[in-house]
Amino acid sequence: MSEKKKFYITTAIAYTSRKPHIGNAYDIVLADMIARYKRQQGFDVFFMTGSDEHGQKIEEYAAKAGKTPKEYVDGVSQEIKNVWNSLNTSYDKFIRTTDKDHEKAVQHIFEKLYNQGDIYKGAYEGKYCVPCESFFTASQLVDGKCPDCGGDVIDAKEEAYFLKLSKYQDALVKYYEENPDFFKPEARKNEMINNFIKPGLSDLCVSRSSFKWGIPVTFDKDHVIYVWIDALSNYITGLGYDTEGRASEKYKKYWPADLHVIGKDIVRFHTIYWPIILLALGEPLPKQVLGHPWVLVGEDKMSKSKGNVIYADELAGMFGADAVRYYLLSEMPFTQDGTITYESFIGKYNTDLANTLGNLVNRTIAMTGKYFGGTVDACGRADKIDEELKAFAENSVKEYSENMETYHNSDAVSAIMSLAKRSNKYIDETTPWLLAKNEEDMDRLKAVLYNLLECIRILGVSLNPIMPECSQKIRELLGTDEQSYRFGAEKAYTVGEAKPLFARIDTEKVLAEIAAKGDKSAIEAKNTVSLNEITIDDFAKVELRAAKVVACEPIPKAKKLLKLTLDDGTGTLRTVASGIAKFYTPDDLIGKTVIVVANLKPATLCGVESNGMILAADSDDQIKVVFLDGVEPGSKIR
RNA sequence: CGCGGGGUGGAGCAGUUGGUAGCUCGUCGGGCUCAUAACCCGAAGGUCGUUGGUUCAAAUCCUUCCCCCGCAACCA
Repeated sequence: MSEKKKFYITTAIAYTSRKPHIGNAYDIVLADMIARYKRQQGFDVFFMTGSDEHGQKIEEYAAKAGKTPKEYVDGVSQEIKNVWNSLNTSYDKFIRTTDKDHEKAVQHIFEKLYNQGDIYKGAYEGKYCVPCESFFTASQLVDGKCPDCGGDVIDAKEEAYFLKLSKYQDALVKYYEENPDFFKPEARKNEMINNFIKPGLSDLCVSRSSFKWGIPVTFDKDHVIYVWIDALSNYITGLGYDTEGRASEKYKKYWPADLHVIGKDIVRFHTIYWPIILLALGEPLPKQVLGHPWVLVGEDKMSKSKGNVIYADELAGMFGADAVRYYLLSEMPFTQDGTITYESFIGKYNTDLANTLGNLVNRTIAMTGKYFGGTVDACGRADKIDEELKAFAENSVKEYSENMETYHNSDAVSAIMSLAKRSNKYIDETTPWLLAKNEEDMDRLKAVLYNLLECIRILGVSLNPIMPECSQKIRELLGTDEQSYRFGAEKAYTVGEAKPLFARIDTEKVLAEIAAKGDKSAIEAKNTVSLNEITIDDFAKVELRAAKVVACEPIPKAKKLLKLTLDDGTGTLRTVASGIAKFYTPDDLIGKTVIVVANLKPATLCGVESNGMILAADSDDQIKVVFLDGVEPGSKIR
């Protein structure tokens, strides 16, 4: 009578700035696969996901949409839920950071940390570099000057609350050492240690006074709690954490998390800031953080302006939730980014799901119906070749399980799908249609079909975490609820009527339809006005002038910057830094005439003072500088 | 020299105690007909980014250089 072991798994909570795309969806699909697998293994699973709804960006998006922030996040949050649901994800709780109990708990956490001295009110005293807009600790200063630009640092007045990270640094490193499995994949560990731990952690700013849409600091009305404590805490507030030790039963049961599933871009927050917050609270740390790679569309990141965004719910609407899940889980590597295109999606669907798996099930069920009226049992005449199939099945399950345990989803999928391939081969080896011709071979034929049905049953059981609907359909077709992975566990079958699990897709036809739709949305995206309307007076504040590039050189240490020396007609040369080094060499620019924003406040970049900026068209992966022909330097542009 | 990851047949990937280079898709040829024009078999195709080295033996260890990608830093 042993109690079920618990397994608490979470996804990153999705930011409610806009509808999530297929890349965001990978996060929850992966977590859902693990959750379902763990349930199947007998764990008492609690699976939480949610949405992150505060911050300046939300404030801006809402304003643009003419809504209040709350109205805005209500809408997007619902959209997120819809997308998650369209993928058949089995989360137990969807937390929103605007939930009242979450907000309250976060305020208590903030207070507690403040009261015990881990959060303090700081001012950027004597350590603020104005041009760099950066805050530095005394140890970071070089000869008392800004380490970036070498300029003077001053006392700044802006105040904010800080979390003492340095205090817990040693404890954190110790935790890493004692828990070598904390990072998944392990390579992410070095990245964190080398980049952030080794140089020494500087205290983290955990409040903002520059915007309002956040959880207010209870004892200081000018400040709202910044994203770290707000968003990360969802993992415990969602369970019912309480700072006074009156935590819910659920919290006591499930915390610490067994696994945080997140994108690789936020590994840092989950492996440094989050553990430190917990250390400060005196709570146990999560056991493992899985930082998965990204889903790219072809070579590119998804972006609206490119019109290449793929949405999970649209895909699921066209091809079914299982197909989307299957694609992501079979195609995404463990550490490297994976890609998705409609072509590859449909290709994978047709070969793996329709041909290999679907057709195997279909032909086997059809034969069972045709030759035996749908009923066979394990008592047919065995043959040597059956042992091979059985061994193969057992080995597939073993490989599948090993990979599932370590979250190597794509390897797990291919391990189990190889059983479908092997089964198809077995049909050719045994030629059931020939056996059916001789009365004395019917006994052998029965064994063949039984063996195939066992393989299909095992496939169905194993595919449950990956394709729950398909798994269910297989179970129904076979008329069995047997959940064992063991070959031979089910003794007899009475199958249903053969019908395709996955209908083949007419690739060309569907691609043409998608292309037609895609063009339309790309056009819509391009026509979208994203900034607020301004008056001509606003525009008049910007002074644009033609300027000739007289010299140009790369800036050492800077990958993206070029230093341009411009003749803007004033008689004094002007220096401008521009982030175009990836697209232009100095020779491309010298002698050309460009447009410069002449009255922009100077800034220092990588030690170079930049007086203004030059105009260029920016289209995600391309930057084109605007050149003028035959215009006198100094000419005004309006 | 900021940190880290990667460069393997047309495409996408496996290949960490060094020992004949594998898988999926694609291509070409063949077989079969139970099945969703599905399934099965065979073949072609790689000097495993580059240079040098260690070794009886290197994709696998060390070294030179080149290229790509993340993170960080400054895309004014």
